[in-house]
Amino acid sequence: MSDSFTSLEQSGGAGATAPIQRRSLHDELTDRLRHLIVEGDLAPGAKVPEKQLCERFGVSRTPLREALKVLASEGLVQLRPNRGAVVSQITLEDLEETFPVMGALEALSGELACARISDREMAAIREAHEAMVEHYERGELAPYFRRNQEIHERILQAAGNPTLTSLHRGLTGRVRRARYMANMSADRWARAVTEHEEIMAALEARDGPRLSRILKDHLANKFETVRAALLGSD
Amino acid sequence: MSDSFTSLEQSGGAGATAPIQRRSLHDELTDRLRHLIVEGDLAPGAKVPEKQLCERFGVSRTPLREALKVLASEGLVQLRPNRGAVVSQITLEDLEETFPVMGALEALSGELACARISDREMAAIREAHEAMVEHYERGELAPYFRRNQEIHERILQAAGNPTLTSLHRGLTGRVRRARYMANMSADRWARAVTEHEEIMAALEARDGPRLSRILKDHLANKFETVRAALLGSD
DNA sequence: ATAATGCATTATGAATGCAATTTGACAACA
DNA sequence: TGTTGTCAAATTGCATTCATAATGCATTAT
Repeated sequence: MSDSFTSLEQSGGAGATAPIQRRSLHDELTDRLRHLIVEGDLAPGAKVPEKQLCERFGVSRTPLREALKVLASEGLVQLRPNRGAVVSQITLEDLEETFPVMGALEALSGELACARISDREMAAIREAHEAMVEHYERGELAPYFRRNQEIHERILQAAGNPTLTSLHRGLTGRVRRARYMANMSADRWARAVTEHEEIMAALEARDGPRLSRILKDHLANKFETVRAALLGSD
Repeated sequence: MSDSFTSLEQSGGAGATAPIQRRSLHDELTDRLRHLIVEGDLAPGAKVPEKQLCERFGVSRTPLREALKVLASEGLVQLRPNRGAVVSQITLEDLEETFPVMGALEALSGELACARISDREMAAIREAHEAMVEHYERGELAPYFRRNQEIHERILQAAGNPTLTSLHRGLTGRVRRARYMANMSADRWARAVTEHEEIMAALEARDGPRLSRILKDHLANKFETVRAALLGSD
């Protein structure tokens, strides 16, 4: 029932014996709510009535409100004084300012990853890449997206910079719904796969600057895809 | 009495009429606590006893705890389950991972700023720059730092990307104390000023890529300064 | 004398209660 | 018919209370 694993591995290097720490309620709630929002189970723009959610999760308002404060600081909800919380609605302007930032972060991740990546990590990425290409060839969009995301997460991981990972994850959460609605055209999809081939090549060549550039451009293209989808559906 | 203005202008592009919203207690508290931590009034590593702070601010534990949750999500405090909160202690490793990220963000800010900066903003930055140089020539460290920070904030502002500004501000808060303790050597200081001359030149030439590179290097040098200070004082 | 155990005190996590604000409906009026 | 004013219901913000875990100290056993 615990599907709260958002990262690949979070091996904190804990000691030999299990630390046994039960998570506090507000922490658990924060993750659950974040999941609901990021996965789109709570519609953007929807009000978030405390009472209703309390009943849904079987907790009192206190931990729920604490969780909402945190989500607000992450930009996933907006807190209007005395008027409750609403799920943040992602606008085209939001995307326009978010993507360059993600691009910069991914570019940095590429640079760092090239410098520090291990053979193990490289192998895992190569594997994910090939699985992704297979999904592409079979036209399986959802699994393709999952692998795609896995690759970018693994590159982040390989960069070995938790701060970077954390910021990137936050931005990813904000735009994820928009990314799902991006029903790519055939040629955009092909282009994305080509870019991923280049990503692999640069990564395996440990060419940081080049990978950096590719990732930045890759993000820019992704943005164009999402923008087109947004404009088309509205 | 409201010294809660941390940004230069936060013109969110809100409508014509002021929204007039009284701030909620937890929001006010969050800012106050953040201020206490960022400015070093709460020592790094110190426990943050809820009761004591409640008395200090004259509020109950509920809004205070909500504020602590937010600060924890910003990385300023650490919440240990059932054991209270402690002010996050910045380590050399933290700095080592934070500075590259700040470098990437500042680099992006330079790129964007060159593309969008207005003459007014440019003039304000030029003014701040010259004031900063004067402080340098007089050996006035604190005012120099203030102007320095102002310049970087204004470049961020000119970039016109609130998401970028927000992320950068968060990181700045984490490392600010470390930056203050950086008692620069004379030659490092001179070098920093030289870099700022280059920053101005690139900015006034609207040379985004060049400004980007300079800002990134500038941050890297700043990190070296801070690292030296940390190693020296420990 | 030192270490371990049990109890009292304190602090934290979460739930409940109360005051204040907002929201929606409905009536009075222009 | 459209606008404004009033009031009740619902919702939110904060304080308070209750439950549970952690901490400090005295006692006891080794």
